[in-house]
Amino acid sequence: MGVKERRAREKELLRRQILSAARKLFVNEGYENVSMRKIADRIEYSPTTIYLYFEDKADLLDSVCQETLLSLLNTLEELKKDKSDPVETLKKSGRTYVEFGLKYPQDYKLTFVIRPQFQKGLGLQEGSIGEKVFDYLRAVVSECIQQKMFRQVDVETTGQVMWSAVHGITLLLIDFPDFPWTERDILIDTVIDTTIKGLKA
Amino acid sequence: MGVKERRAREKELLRRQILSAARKLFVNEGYENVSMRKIADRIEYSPTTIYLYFEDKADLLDSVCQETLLSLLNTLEELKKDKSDPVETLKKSGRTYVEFGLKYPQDYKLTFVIRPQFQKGLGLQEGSIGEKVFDYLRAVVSECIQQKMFRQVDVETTGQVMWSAVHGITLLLIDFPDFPWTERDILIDTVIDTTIKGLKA
DNA sequence: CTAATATAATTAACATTGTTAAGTTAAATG
DNA sequence: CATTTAACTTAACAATGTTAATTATATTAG
Repeated sequence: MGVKERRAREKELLRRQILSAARKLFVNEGYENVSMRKIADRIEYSPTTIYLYFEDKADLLDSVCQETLLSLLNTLEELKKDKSDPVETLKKSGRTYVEFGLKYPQDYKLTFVIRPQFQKGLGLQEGSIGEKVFDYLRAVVSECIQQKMFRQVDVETTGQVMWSAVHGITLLLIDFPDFPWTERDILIDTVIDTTIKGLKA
Repeated sequence: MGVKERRAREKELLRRQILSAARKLFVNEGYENVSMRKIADRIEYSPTTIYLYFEDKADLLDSVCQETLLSLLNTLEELKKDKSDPVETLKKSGRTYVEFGLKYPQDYKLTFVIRPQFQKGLGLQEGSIGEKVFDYLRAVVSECIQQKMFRQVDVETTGQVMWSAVHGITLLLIDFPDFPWTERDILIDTVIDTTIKGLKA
């Protein structure tokens, strides 16, 4: 009676195919420029089939983003394993965070800009990946303060300042790609280093 | 022969009507959820009339944002008149910038988040208001460096770091109003002070 | 093996979108 | 009054997200 299981497996497979095709298209052409029909073409199914697997286009983007955010969280968690210098960990985390945003701008904006707008009433969604990412940041910052590397101020405030910095530069670089920025890597480093210097004891 | 002038005045009037209706709708319902027909309904003209006054929907958004930027610029220019302490001016400018964003959150997002998404190639436009706003920031920062208050680094980079900080905190406060932030005014000040401290000599 | 049933996928259609081209009305000019 | 010019509208197009109705396919029951 493994027929149900096989069917479920097949469904899951097609679901992943859709997700994968959608991700590629969203990343390459931008969410607004991707139609359901275009995705359907890619996987060689009719457009309406997608609706058997996802609520609507927004839900599809949503699912794509969940996956990518999870990968960000995993990448960050890796960094925390090195417990030698928390300030260095924080720097690296900042860089990783910004680089992630630049690599998946759609995902980043959806999670940290677009969704909150339609998700009023909550901060970051309870138990969401986004919330976990901030939990991570809080932990690293807390370590910095405990080791007296940072001025003894509120942990929350310190974390929020750090978040502001990386959030700001990430969005600016995403949204104004043609602005005459300083060389990208230098700018990102300067933002992070300046903030950390300002936070130090 | 004041007929030409009257006609021009009438044209300008309708232009402003369109702009005003568009702003209200964009702010209340979001750019994507506003159709040209909806705007047309509001002003009681046919949809195509709008195209006699604006290139397309993006251009309309563009013009709405220009207005917002102009109002921000005017608010900022007031501050520069006090030439005693450039660092203090920079602090005040930062606060003013953030407060502006919080006072008109939808307009801010429209200008600094939504518009870039739909109007690629931004940030280079010669003589645009957006450029002038950054020119303002650049000037204040430059003054700080000249008076040896800031580390002698690139003026551009320094300005961009400052912009990142205020942009970041502004958007976070707008988008996550229910996040357990530190007391708002303290947080904003901390963000600005931390950044400036990090930039100091 | 066949008929009934459940599931998966498709076709056709709808309402709405931004935008263009052609047509119409009204006003200003000679 | 006739003609030109400007302002505005109507009609239409192609593309979009999405729904309802329909067909095909595979599983189960008798």
